[in-house]
Order: sequence, then structure tokens, then C-alpha cells
Amino acid sequence: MVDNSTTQNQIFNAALKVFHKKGLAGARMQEIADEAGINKSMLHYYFRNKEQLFAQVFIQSFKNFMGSVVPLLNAQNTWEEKIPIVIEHYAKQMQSTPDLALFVINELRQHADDFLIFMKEGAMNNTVFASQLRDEMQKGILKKVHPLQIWLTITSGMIFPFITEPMLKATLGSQGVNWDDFITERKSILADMVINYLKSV
Amino acid sequence: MVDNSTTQNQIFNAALKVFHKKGLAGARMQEIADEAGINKSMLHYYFRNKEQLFAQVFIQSFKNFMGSVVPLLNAQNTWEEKIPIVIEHYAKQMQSTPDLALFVINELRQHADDFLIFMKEGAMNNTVFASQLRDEMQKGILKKVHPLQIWLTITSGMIFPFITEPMLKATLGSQGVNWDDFITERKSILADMVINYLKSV
DNA sequence: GTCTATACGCAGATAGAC
DNA sequence: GTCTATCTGCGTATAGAC
Repeated sequence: MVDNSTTQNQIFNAALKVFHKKGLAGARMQEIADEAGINKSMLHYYFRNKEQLFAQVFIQSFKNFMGSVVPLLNAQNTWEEKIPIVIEHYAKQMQSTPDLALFVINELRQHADDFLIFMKEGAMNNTVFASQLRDEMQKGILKKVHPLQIWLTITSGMIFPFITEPMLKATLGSQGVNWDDFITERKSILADMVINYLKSV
Repeated sequence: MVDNSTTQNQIFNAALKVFHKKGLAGARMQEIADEAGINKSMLHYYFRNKEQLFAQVFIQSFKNFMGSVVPLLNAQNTWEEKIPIVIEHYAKQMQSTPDLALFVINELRQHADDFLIFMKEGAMNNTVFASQLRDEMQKGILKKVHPLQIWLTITSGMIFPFITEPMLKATLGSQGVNWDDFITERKSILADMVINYLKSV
């Protein structure tokens, strides 16, 4: 899955890992080198300096975070089928790369000017999913709201619990609630909530 | 509102500001001193070192972020009245201290071991709000779910949009949607969604 | 391409005068 | 309590041998 065939890739993947955990300011070039099992000066040989290494890591992370869901939104099924699929997609993503979302959110906030240029304007709004919603809204079948609100409810509802996981787990633990069960319940509640709302015309 | 009567307070408030914006790793003692309009060595005089200054800032921030809503949850009105009030509370909080939430989430994730001790176990679950929900759930009037799910839906739905504000604004801007209008719509959608869901037995 | 050694600046921290 | 001057170590970056 992860390509470590070249030295450059080894460095890049290590950088991905360390930057995701520590952020730009907190990451150390030495730690990235150690993680890659490679001499520190190699980082400069391949990526010039910390700033440029970070830039490449960020761009890749941003595309991955924002873009990986788009195909699901453009698929050939109904909007109603897409909702649980997208929810499941985010749950999987948060479990496989737990630090990705918060990293992107955080660094984008601090360096918005430098990196916001990578936003594909209206990427979400041009999906088949958004069109499907707008269609049925106009027919009066669905409640009329901006599709972005639906979209935001789903991402909020699924990403936020994971970025606040330490806090949430502390609360759940003291209640004797199992994390995996809680997340399972969460996925179905969120889907029901959104779908019920849309249909409540 | 902000007490800058003593030198110590001036430093503390400046530290609050800088740490919230830059985080522990990104903040500079010199920047805090400049922000306070005070000599750098004063920071060490009053707070010993960066770590201890940060610790005090974090604890205060955490309490503020987590605790300020509790009185609203324990108030003498119905659960249904509380929902829009709590939503409004978070909107106000995110507008007056835009960096607070992300700061707490972020630093808590990186130093969970050091700071999670401040979590009041089950703080949310012991509120009147949670009891009200459980009561009506048992009577079969409301859908049976863990009250924390309701709570999480509200916080997610209201906090997440603000911490992703730069991204969201970029998207909205390209659609010609006004931010304030979007947030206003958001508040009512979220309240409706949660209330509708609870009542859909 | 990869390594060792080293330069250099920055940021946290202290000493000590006033 | 507040200031100036200074120390020290760390982290980025480069030089240069192999």
C-alpha cells in the first residue's frame, strides 16, 4: 500500500507520518529522518528544506482528505444510498489515518493564504449528489436547504467525534460505553437524522 | 471584560492569545512578551518557563471551552428549549473566541496524558438535560439513543463549521453564499434536525 | 547518493544591575 | 519588580569527503 521503494519515498512517507502527528511547528527534521531510517542530510538533498518538504506533504494530504470522497458522490446510485456510503467512507478514513483530518484543518487555518489556492472551488457543489438533492428539492419531494448544509452535517457529524476522540473516550469510558459500539450507533443515527430531515417536507 | 490590571494578567492574557493562535510548539515567548508590551524576562519571573505558562493557559482554556455550557444544560426549562439555546451559545463562543476550540482539541490530542486528568468524568451525562432526555425516552415519547449522541451531534454540528471556516468560506464564496446567512440557516437546521429525530419514535 | 562534521541562528532561560 | 546583557542548547542547513 505504501510505496517505500525509493529513498525519496521513504522520506516522504516518514514526513507524512511525523507532520501529521506533530504539525509543521512541532515536527523535527531529525525525527523524520529517524522514522525513515535515513540520514538527516538526505532530507535536504531531496527536498531542499523543511518548508518545501512540508508543502509537498500538505498538498498531498489535502487532496487526499478532500478529494477521496468525490467519486462516491458522483456514483450511479440515489442520494439516499450515498449517505450511508459516505458516512462509512469517513469512518474508515478516520480509522486508517487518524491524524489526517486534524492536520489539514489545523495547518490550513494557520497558513490559509498559502494553501487555500488548492481548493477546487465548488468541488462539492458540482457533484451528482448535490444535483440529485437540488432536483428533488425543486420537485417539492425534499426539504429546501443548501446542499452544502447537508454535506456539512455529514462531515461534521463523522469527523468531529474522531478529532475529539481522546475527550470523548474519557467520557464514554467513565460511562462504561464501548467506543466501537458508540461509533456504530453514531453512523446509523447520523444517516437517519439527515434522511429524515430531508424528507420532512 | 479582560482584566489587565496586573503585569501577571497582562502576560497571561497575551499568552492566551498567542498560544490559541500558534499552539504550544508554534508560539514564541518573545511574541507573547511583545503582545503584552512587556519585557521577555518578566515571563520567566512570573511563570518560571514556557511549559508552566502553557499549562496554566491550557487549563483555563479547557475549563472555559468545556464548562461554560453546563449551566445552560442544568437550567429550569425543557430539553426542547435548551437545544436552540445551546446552539446559540456555541455560535457566540466561536465568534468571540474563534481559536479556542481548535486549540483545546489540538493540544489535548498531543498531550492527552498530561491534561486529560482535568476532564470531569461524565460532566455532560450528569446534567439535567441528559436526565430530561432519559426520562422521556423511557416513557417512549422520545427515540431511545445515548444522550451523548445528541450532545455530540449538537457540538459537532456547531463547532466543526467554525474550525473549518477558511475552507468553508472559500467554498461558499465561490457560490455567492453569505457566511452569516449560512450560519443562521445552520443553527435552525441543526435544531430542527435533532428535535425531529428525537421525536420520530 | 550517502555519509560525517560543522556552521549558524534562534529561542528559552539565567545573571545581575538598578 | 523590571530591565539589559548574556549563556546555552537545539534545530536547520551546508560543506565536503567518499
